[in-house]
Amino acid sequence: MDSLATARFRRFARAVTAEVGALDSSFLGRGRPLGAARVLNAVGAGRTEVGEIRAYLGLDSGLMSRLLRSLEEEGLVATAPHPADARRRVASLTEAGRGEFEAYEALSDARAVALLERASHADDLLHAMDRVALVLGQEAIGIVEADPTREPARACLAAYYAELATRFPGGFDVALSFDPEAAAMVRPRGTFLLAVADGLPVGCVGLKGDGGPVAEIKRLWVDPAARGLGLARRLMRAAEAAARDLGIRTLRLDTNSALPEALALYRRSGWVEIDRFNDDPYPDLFFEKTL
Amino acid sequence: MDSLATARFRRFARAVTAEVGALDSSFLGRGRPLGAARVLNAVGAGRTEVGEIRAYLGLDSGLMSRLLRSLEEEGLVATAPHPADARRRVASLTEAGRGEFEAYEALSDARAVALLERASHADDLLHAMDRVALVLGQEAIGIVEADPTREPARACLAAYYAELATRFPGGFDVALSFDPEAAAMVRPRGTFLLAVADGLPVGCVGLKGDGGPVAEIKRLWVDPAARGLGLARRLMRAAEAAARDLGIRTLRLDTNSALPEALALYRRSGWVEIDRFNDDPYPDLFFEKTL
DNA sequence: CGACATATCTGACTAAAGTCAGGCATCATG
DNA sequence: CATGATGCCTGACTTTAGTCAGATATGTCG
Repeated sequence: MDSLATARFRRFARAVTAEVGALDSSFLGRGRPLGAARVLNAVGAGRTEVGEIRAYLGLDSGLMSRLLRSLEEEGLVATAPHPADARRRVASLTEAGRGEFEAYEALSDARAVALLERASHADDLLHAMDRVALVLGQEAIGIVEADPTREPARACLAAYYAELATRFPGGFDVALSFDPEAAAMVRPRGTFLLAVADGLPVGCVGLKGDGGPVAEIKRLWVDPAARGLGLARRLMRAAEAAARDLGIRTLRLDTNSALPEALALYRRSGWVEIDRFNDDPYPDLFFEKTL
Repeated sequence: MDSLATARFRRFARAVTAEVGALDSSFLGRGRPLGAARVLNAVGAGRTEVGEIRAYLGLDSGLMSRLLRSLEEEGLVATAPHPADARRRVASLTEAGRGEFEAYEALSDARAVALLERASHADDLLHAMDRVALVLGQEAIGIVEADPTREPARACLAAYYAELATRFPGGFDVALSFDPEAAAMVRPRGTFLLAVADGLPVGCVGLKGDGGPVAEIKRLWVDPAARGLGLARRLMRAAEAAARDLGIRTLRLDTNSALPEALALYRRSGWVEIDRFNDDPYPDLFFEKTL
């Protein structure tokens, strides 16, 4: 680790500290101390259990309790015993609390918009920010099932098709490809998995089944900002686990030699090349794996 | 500005806030409150005037005064009236203060190293961090004269040669090129300019003269993380201003068609193509501009 | 049931940060 | 050289954050 790298990191930290600090101070404009605002926002973001919020914000239990009391006195949150364990308490926003929470959200959004508008190359900047956020928070990337016909998944699929269009020599048109019907990628026939980082999708994979013992892996894609973190491998492993769970014994997939990273991954993880098994015009390589 | 962009920005802010907070709390390990540590570090970083530090840290004048007093009582800083205006005061580190400052620097460096070591793709991450820092802090990029034979400039030149080696179809070897002697890029014959962001060089340009009315622009380079911010144009403008200052009337440069961004810049800013004026094997295009 | 663990709350405290009014020396200017 | 502005300082204060030692209620397990 050379001193240039630390100097570069510290330049980054300085540049970003100013922005982060500005966000904090914009939170003070609503007449309550930062601590209370942070608790309110944690509740609004869906952290309901008091202990969970305490751990997330790193607060002492006494302080936490007082902050909750002050929010209750303001009429912004209500607390109730946890239904399954009356020692614990759960907090929730009241009507007024939801309004305050949304005001804080609007402040955050406004800051984001202001910053991105003053930056000359916003999409490029965002890509760099994605990269930083994903590498720093890579342990926080989770894999969840999702409906392939609905929003977070559709954005991933659109990004996947767009990337194929740039990488295949002759472009790519979904309409010409064998687009699997959605039901084939929904339980019980198959599944569709999303990699999610802090609420935003960063990768996907589909498992397309027909109820029998053979299924196909489809639409494996990872956001460019999240590449190199082993996410494709995690998605594939999760898809294989789901396949086993559905009683599938053999997996197949088709791919294209224009996607060398994917090929390397398949070859590394136990897939063997087989003969063409469909008439889709795009793929030129076919693989199989026995579970 | 769509909501996806703000969500991505906010994911970035969350990921980075944790790191920044960790740095702050590591600063608490030296037995003095954060406020005092921040003042000490500001003085160590070269901000000597009390008012300047106050503005930089956003402190009330009373608070600032007290923090300075506490550092004086610890024997870490000394203050004296400003030589030109006895109302103002300047602070400086004592011997002990320099030691403490270096201890804080060591803490910062250690955090940087720890973070970069735990990141899987450190150089890629650093590039993204550079991009974020440079776009966010672009107004803070300054242009200064530098000795082309000494360190910050040499790093730029090395990066420039390395880039040419990857971009020229047949590679690039400085030894085969006409490497201008250093004295030709130092006043009074010429000059060498660096673009500096927060202490680190991010671009350069040389003005090579022989004392006569004709000089050459050489070694125009901008760090990839700083491209698109108009820095090349600023460097060229500064070099032209320096040339005028040195009594130069005509500027020339040689370049290569493998560098289309540079060509576009020259054509946009009043340069006209001329015939080959040297035997350097690398350039294939030649330009001139009358000042 | 008793013993112990867990989750939150309350009261009493300290430290740090921040605010405000006024004081004092110094400077610029007519 | 009087006048007002400037830069820093001091004293008196408030707010916020954070700590710690119990108190209270509930849960777990033998």
